Parts: sequence; C-alpha cells; structure tokens
Amino acid sequence: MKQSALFTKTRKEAPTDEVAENAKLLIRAGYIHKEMAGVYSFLPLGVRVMNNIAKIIREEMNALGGVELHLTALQDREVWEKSGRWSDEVVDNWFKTKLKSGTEVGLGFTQEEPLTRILSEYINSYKDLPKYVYQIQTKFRNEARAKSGILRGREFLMKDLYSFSRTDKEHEDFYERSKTAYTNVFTRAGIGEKTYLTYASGGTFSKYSHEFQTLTSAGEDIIHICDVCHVAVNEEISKDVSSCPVCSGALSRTEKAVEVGNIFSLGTKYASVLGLSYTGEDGEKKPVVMGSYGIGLGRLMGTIVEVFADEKGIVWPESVAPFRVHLISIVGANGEVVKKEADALYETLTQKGIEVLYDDRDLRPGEKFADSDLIGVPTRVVISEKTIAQGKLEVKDRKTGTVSMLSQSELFQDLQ
RNA sequence: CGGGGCGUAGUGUAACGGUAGCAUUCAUGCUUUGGGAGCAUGCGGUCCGAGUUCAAAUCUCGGCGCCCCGACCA
Repeated sequence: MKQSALFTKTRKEAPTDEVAENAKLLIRAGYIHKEMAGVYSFLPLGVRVMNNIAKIIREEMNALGGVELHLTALQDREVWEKSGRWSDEVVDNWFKTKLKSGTEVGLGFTQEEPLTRILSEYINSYKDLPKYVYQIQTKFRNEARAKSGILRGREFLMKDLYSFSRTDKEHEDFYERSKTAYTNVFTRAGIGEKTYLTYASGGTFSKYSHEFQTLTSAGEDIIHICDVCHVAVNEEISKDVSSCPVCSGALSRTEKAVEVGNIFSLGTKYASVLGLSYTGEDGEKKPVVMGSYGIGLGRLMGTIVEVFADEKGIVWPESVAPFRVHLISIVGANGEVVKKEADALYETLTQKGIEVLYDDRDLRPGEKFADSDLIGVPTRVVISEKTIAQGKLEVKDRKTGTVSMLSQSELFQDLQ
C-alpha cells in the first residue's frame, strides 16, 4: 500500500485523555480512534493488525477441529432467563435495549446460551459428538470503569470457542489440546516467552480454570510464577495454591500480567437447562459436557504493543505487523531517479507477495523516519541518492536497530 | 458504584473577574531535502445550560464528558 492512500496521520504528541501506553501509541500512529471511554474504532492500520491476529487464531482453532460460525450480537431474553443469567443482579455488565415493540433484548457479552440452543436442534446422538464451534465476534460489556486503553473496553472483538463433548474424559482431552493451541497462538503472535499458563479459580464445575497471562506492567492481574515449568498461579487462588501445580516446587516470583486468553470447563450446566442432550449407545439420554475458550483480539493487540514498544514507538512482531516492509524514498534534488527506483522496488516486492507500506509522500527524511519508527513495521528499506550510488539498499531492523546495506537479492532472501 | 482530578482551535498548552495568547496541524508562496526544516501570510477555540457581576475561560449551581484509585470483571 502506498502511504499516500492512508487518510490517517501520525501525531507527535500523545492525547492527554489516555494514560495507557498501548492507547497512546496506537492513537499517535493512527491505528485506532477513541470514540468514547472504552470504545475504540480500528483504522486501516489497526484493521490490518487485527486481521493478522484473527488469521493466526483461525488457523489454530481450525487445527483443533473447530468450525467457525457467526452468532448475533442481539440476544433473546428468553434463552438467558433459562440459564439464570438475564437478571442484572446476576450479570451486572449487560447492555440491554428494547425493540420497537417493547421487547427487551441484550447485547451479547458471551454466547453459551444461544449457541447451546442452536446445537440442541442438531445434536441427537452420540454419533454427532464431539463438536467444537467458534466465532470471532464483537462483544459488549457495560464495564463500570473502562481502563487501560484497548486492554479493557466496553465493545471489543473476541474469539470464543465452545466445546461439546460426550463425557468428562472426552472434555478433558480436548481441554488439554486447547492449551497447546492457545500456546501456539501466543507463540506465533510473538509473546510466547512472556505468556504463562496460569491456574485460576474454576467456578462450579472444576477446581481450576486456566488463563494465559502475559507479563507486562500494564496488566491488572498478579501471578505467581514457577520458572521451572513456565506456569503460574493467579493471585486470586494463591491462598489455596502456594506451590507449583505441576512440579510442586516453589513459586519463585510475582509479576503483573494481563489475561490474554482463558479456558473454562462448564460441565453440563448449560446443556441441562437448555436441553442439549444426546442419546448414548446404551439408549440413554445424557447432557452434553461443555467448555468455553476465549481470546480478546484487541486485548492481544494492545498487549503486544505494551510488551515490545520502545521510546520511539511500536515494535510489531512480523506475524502481526500491518506490513512486512516499510519502504521509504528520500527524494532530494535528484528526485526523479530515486522515485523511479523506489517505485520499481515497490512493484517487485508486491509481486513477490511481500506486504509493503511505501512512503511515497513528499516529506523530509526526518519526518518519514520518525513515522516509520512510530508505526513499527519490522523492516525499513530506504532508497536515496546515497543508496543508489552504492548500488545497495539500506535495510534497518526496527527491533534491533541494526542497519545493513544489502543488494535486492539479499533483501529478498532475508524476507523469505 | 464509592473516592479524587480535569474539560480552552484538529492536537498540546497559557491567560488577577477586564483585548482569549503560544506551539503544532492545516491552506498559500518562496527556500530547503538523511532524523519530525526556515521565513511570510491566512483559517481555526473557552463542553452544554442557568446564575452572580457593569464585565465570566476564570466565581456559584446543574448537566454532559474524560482520566486516575478502589470495588466489580460470571
């Protein structure tokens, strides 16, 4: 994409109504726009990052055997009353509204109820199970207090997968596999080393649930880490769990972290109250055993910003970066020659399937460099009179700052 | 929801109750071109509503909005 096609502009100064580093940088660089407290629009650059995150998640969920669907945001009161979760006393962060007829509807904050109802129309026999269903969809939560930029909003994109199994054993097997899939997601998104499988309170159906917690000072949670097993225990259960649940060793350090994902066993609660059952080989009807598995896409994006950003701006891992290469032309007195070279390289890279942001704007070099650092594309390639004279390209790594002079073929090789 | 802070051009900031100023952005022109250039000219603002006052950005009340701490986060 040519940068001149973007309508967004970078800003030198951070907005005063944001304290969170992720929001400051993402707004300054033109990835997001704040509509209201806790409500952010995603601008063209932001959408590209979100799409990359979604792609990783889809691939891992599909590999798990998941099938994607898309449920409605508008929620039918009736199905939620059956599960006991319609009442504001039970769930205090519902957004509710009314149809013209006066009928109350909700805006979904999760989707166990409607999905269970849908499945109950199709699942009859043990032969129909297990099934794994997911979506990437907008969730609404009427948080009393939005905070931390895009880490905790009132409207946000979330991947939610639901598992439907015949037995506890079958559920447990999938639950374990989902841990691996989640680990893959966070590794591919670049934050694997900083992300810990964390034991947290389980609710009614299992002793623990599991969270994926990424170390950052921007986090709201406190976790107790076992460095031997690379797992952690959430502060909320540290009274009951004082040693590593895996090796029984000591939990050696305490850190702030943000919950980028969670997985939860639901037992047969929803299946029972919503009539989702199957007939077993023995001819008996049994309720389906469920689990739910969430990842907040915006929160993941914000966490990546928090983890990698430096004093100059955002630093994206290649896997989620809006572009692979930021091509910058420095157009001086001999502008036509430089422009021609840069145009040609842009074409070549694009034809090779490499995503390029081409800064074709007529600006001074300093401004282009500053923008490039702020936007955070992994590899910066500069073409100027200087580089043309040398017959090379100046290639800079955003993360390390390493600059090297490469030929075109060397650059292509590096990018493969 | 409890407590605290704050609302001034698009953005960031000044202004004792007395002419709303500076920087940046934007527009135009000239110069400039390897780390957010220079000069000149121009456009653009007191969150909303009441009240006090000769006079309100400034004081009072109400509303709306934003931020922070705490509670909450199924």
